[in-house]
Amino acid sequence: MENREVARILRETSKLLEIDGAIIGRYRSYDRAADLISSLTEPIAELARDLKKITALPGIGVRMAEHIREILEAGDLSQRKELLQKYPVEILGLLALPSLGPKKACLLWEAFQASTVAQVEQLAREGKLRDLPGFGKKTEENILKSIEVFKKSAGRFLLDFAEREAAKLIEYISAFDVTASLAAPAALPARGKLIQSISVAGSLRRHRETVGDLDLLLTLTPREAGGVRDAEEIAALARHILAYGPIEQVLAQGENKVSFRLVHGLQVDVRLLQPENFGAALIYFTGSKEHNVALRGRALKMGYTLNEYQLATVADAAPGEDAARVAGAAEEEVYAKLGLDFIPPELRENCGEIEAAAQHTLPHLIELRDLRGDLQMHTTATDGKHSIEAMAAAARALGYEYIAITDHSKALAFANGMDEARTLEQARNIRSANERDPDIHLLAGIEVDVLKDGRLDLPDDVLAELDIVVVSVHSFMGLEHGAMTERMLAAIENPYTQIIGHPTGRLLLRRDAFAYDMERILDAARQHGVAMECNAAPDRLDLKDVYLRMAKDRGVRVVISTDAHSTRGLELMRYGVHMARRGWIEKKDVLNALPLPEMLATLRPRPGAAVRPRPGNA
DNA sequence: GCCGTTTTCGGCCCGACTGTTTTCAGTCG
Repeated sequence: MENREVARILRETSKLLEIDGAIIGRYRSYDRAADLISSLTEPIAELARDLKKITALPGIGVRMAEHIREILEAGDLSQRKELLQKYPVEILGLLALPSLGPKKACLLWEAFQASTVAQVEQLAREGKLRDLPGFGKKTEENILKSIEVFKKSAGRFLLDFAEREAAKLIEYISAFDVTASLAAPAALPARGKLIQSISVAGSLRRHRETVGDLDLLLTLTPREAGGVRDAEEIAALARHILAYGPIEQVLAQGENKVSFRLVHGLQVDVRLLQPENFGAALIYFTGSKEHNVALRGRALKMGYTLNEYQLATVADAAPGEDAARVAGAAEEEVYAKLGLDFIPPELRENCGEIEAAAQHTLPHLIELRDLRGDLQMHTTATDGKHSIEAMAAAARALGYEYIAITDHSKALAFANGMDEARTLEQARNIRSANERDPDIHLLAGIEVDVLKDGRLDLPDDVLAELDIVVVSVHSFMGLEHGAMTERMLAAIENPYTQIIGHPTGRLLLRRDAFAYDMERILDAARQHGVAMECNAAPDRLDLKDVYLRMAKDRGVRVVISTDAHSTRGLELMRYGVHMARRGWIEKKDVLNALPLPEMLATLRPRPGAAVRPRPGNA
């Protein structure tokens, strides 16, 4: 079992214990164990074999070790199962609603046997919540509001989650062995693999920040030239797919398609295709719908018709006949026949990409390998899990030339934010680590909080001592539009501000972006030479695509950073790149695609902060 | 459930905010 899965079970147990009224430390120990396990780089299953090794981990005692072993052996924790006798599993979903925590969820269950969002919504609308102890009119309103947000995102899943689910499913389907699956293998002639290719389509291929369902396209190897597959073989494949363990419900099952819903709620459509139709089908199922409509319109104007099987001439009476067929096996071929350059999936939103492809002016999109550094991350100095040295080593392994260590400032008390003295001490620690590690350049930075009035959380003389200053909002997120705009403008105008971290504060599927005037903010950023971050954390992806494009159009520089809180977090950079690509961002737009000296020279110059040349390097 | 110059019990990252109260519980990050 993967570490992630073990951590999930521990985390759910913790939540259930909290709902059940367990004392603070008891459930927290499960949470701490979950945190620890998800940050481990080696499999917990290995460590758990040796009791000494596993109990040597901080926060894991003998009893927790037993729990972990139970999860690894039985796939679940008896304690969790017992709690689920008492509370329905849906109650965990209630906790996802902002303003609803374990205590209130428990109260809702005890008073009304309510455990689903729909039930709670009904009760709130009927005005039945306001009389519960600790609730009131305002709480009722807040719950309704957060349910609105929840509904908007219901049925959608984070990109990284969908990617992992797709990878697991593809691995499972690929393992299909047609010979072994059939009743009388001896009767079949020897053959190669049945499945030629499995491709991801849909919004996952377009790398949208959230994904509604999973579209997989399967092509089968031609049996012989012009030959058709046995129905029996196809049926065996369909049976194999539908035997996938995590399937909760089969929705549809036909000759060309099977649909099902996984236990997490993610719907999957798997389509079987003839290889000659693959390109047309990939375009069709990758979408977006708007892109497809525009493409089909263009095809019609050119005397073609485009569907999920082929691009064909309109004049032909019998669709599918060879004479009519113009293209269909490969996407490139279809686009070319339509007079278009190949359009990367990320751009297929009908936002000008078809026109650009016709004029050969598509952007040359940024790629992961273009990035030379990561400019936001945290360490054990505040709320990160690993040391400066560990983060540096992990970044070096990823091939980076430089990184900025940017821990929190004191306003973020819960994250152990640093005051003036600790900030300076941390900068010294970063610089001394830098001197010991000649293979990567460490920049002494900070992620300094923006206070309610737009001032920064640390004084100028401290910020002047640092190499790089990232500025972020973590509090008073509900300010109204005007006040938030002024606050952001004030932050940008501060001469020490160089990068705005996760600029809109959104948490995908959980919290909306701050309300402010993005155009004014971007104009100010441009004027003051402040760069905007595209935060690669899969639940942030902030700035989002349309704002990135707005930034680019205004000549505002972009930084793509992971905001990693562990060494593993550094590996999530690709999600930021996905979002940047959706925002038409090119290598030349991205600060951390520059070599160190150029990057430093392009950062906004700060008063009193001389660029510190690194001893013996750069 | 873990852990220890706070040490074998009694705390548990911690401060602010919100909405509920009339001094505080619950939630958040």
